[in-house]
Amino acid sequence: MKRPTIADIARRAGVSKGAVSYALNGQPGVSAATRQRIIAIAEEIGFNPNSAARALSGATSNAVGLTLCRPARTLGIEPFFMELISGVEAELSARSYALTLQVVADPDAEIAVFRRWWGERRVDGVLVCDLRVDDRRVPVLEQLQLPAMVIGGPGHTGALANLWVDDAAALVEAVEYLVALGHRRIARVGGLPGLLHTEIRTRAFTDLRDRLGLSQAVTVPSDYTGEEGGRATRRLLSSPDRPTAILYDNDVMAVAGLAVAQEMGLAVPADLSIVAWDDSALCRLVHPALTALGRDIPAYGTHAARRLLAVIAGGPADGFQDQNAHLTPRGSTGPAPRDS
Amino acid sequence: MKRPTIADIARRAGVSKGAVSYALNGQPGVSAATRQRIIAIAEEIGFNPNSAARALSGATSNAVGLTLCRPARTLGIEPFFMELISGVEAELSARSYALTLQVVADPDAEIAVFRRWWGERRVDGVLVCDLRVDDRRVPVLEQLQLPAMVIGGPGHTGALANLWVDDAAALVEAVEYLVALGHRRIARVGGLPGLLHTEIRTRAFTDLRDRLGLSQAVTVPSDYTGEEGGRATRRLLSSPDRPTAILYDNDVMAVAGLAVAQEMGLAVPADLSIVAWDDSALCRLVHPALTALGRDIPAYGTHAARRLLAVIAGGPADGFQDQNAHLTPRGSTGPAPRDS
DNA sequence: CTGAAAGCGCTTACAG
DNA sequence: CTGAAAGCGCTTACAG
Repeated sequence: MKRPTIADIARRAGVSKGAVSYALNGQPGVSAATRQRIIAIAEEIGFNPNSAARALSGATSNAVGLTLCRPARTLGIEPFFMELISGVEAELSARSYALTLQVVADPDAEIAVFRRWWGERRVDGVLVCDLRVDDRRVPVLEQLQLPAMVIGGPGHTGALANLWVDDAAALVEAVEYLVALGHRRIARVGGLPGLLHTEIRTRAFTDLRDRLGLSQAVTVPSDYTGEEGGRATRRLLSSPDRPTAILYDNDVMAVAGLAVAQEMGLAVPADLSIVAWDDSALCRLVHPALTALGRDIPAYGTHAARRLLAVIAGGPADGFQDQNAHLTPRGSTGPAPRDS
Repeated sequence: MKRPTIADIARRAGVSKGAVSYALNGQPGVSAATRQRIIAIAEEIGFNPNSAARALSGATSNAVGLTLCRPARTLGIEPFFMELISGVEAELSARSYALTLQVVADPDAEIAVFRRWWGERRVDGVLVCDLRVDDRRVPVLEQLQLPAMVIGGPGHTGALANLWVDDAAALVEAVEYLVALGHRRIARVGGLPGLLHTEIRTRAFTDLRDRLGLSQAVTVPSDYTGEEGGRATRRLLSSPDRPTAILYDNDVMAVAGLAVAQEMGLAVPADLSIVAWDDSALCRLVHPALTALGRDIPAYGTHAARRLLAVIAGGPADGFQDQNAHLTPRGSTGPAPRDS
């Protein structure tokens, strides 16, 4: 099939190509009647502007880039990213933007992708996930002046716009709930060290431990995978002073932790309480369902996309705080065991 | 920062823009020495060809489209798609192709996206997931002559290329294993009705029931979500002649089924054996780990992407059979209970 | 309000 | 082997 162009429309409407462009883009320069006629013809023949031609003259690609830096198997099981992408998509498609996705092996590859996208003019801006402490991607994006929206913070985002949530507050909410249930030996299985939000949570956990005098509150670093989360749990539960409650930095590790407790013959929540961070469907899939710190991740993605489009449109690169996570108690948490 | 163009390279090399293009694209028409010099300069200044300009003259966008037709929450928890995408990505990025992703609400929206992408020349080809019986997307893609690779089949793919696996054979492998363990009352919680592979599996299950004389082998239709999978399980296990083994059409429903069994006080596998289809990390996350019909989904995506690129390059739109799923026995299956 | 024309940065026949 | 030029399909100043 031959694709229609503005030349076809111009011929049928008896006007110039320029007039067609003005009419279709809502620019002044054509009369209302002419505009109407042109739009009608465009709809009738199913016209869609060639995105390459548009990008080449307008210098805007109408695409946004997102890089994911996780191995295939891990990406699949972690609901966070797909939920985020769904939300991002909702906003982008409503504004006729495309999402260009690239899975990369490491931060260096990610920087290379940013440079290539910039050079190719492939995308108008990028979303940056998994912000690290002193993230090396930040200065590169600043230097390229590629519009960017960092999903993470606060801090370490340089001059880039960002969207963040107060993880420290959420952590306090979860731990204080466990303390209220009588738990004193509370452990945390943390996410990947080096990620900013992991560090923020670890810091908040340590501060809280000191404030509440929970001498044994310890963070075991992990990597978000079920394997590592299970292993960390096994180690924790094998200690003579085993914790009566464990807080996990994601849902995947919490589910793996539940399986380890069952494997070791411990009842949840009678012997061990479990709290997951990220309240995906995964938490309601298991028995008992997991108490979780949750928030609306698709909405977070939508918000981030909207802000990125604003930056692309020339708006200021501000920082915004999104809604905090809140605790949803379910069957995996209960009073601390008597003899503990 | 100013983006370098072939004009910049041409000036520095003292040649024409055409020569630069030939040199960089490996076309004949420049001497080896000139080519070397041009490539060196391009690397030195970090040149990347403007993708829009390239697409506009070459009529190829170097992007491939993928649509996902599932709600945000469901997409997040189903590992299949992210694993597929990872595999697709591996092949595409190795060949400098971008992946354009769009989440859609229904098949009509999906068709509209295909038409728009075609009109915009946004993508050179598309990957088609979730093939249905008499899929309405197929004739549209045929008519548009948009290169496509259907992930599914066999059959119902018209003149489009496709990649498929023999789900009937995999189903037979799983059910015969359960029968060998002594199970006679075997149920299946099926995927979304209307999807071709669901129908193929249902047909194979019915045929096998007749062949083996398993009078009570019944398929309960479901929708791949944990909620529905759990509900179907609850109904099955509440019947007086409850099954001693259940086969689930995906991993998510199988995990939900395990939780329901635990909730109802049934031991797995002593009272109930469970088999999952799709062997993601999810199956090893729970206790007991789930026996599963698995195959390498990232490799499947890689294969599909490679085939699509071959079609885009002008190759024939053939059908290919990929490696079948095979059963990995784990703790969720065992001998049928004595009193059954 | 409208038309003719330049230009975005490439690719690719077409001459030399 | 190399250069000059047309063309891809838009957008956007610039004249009328």
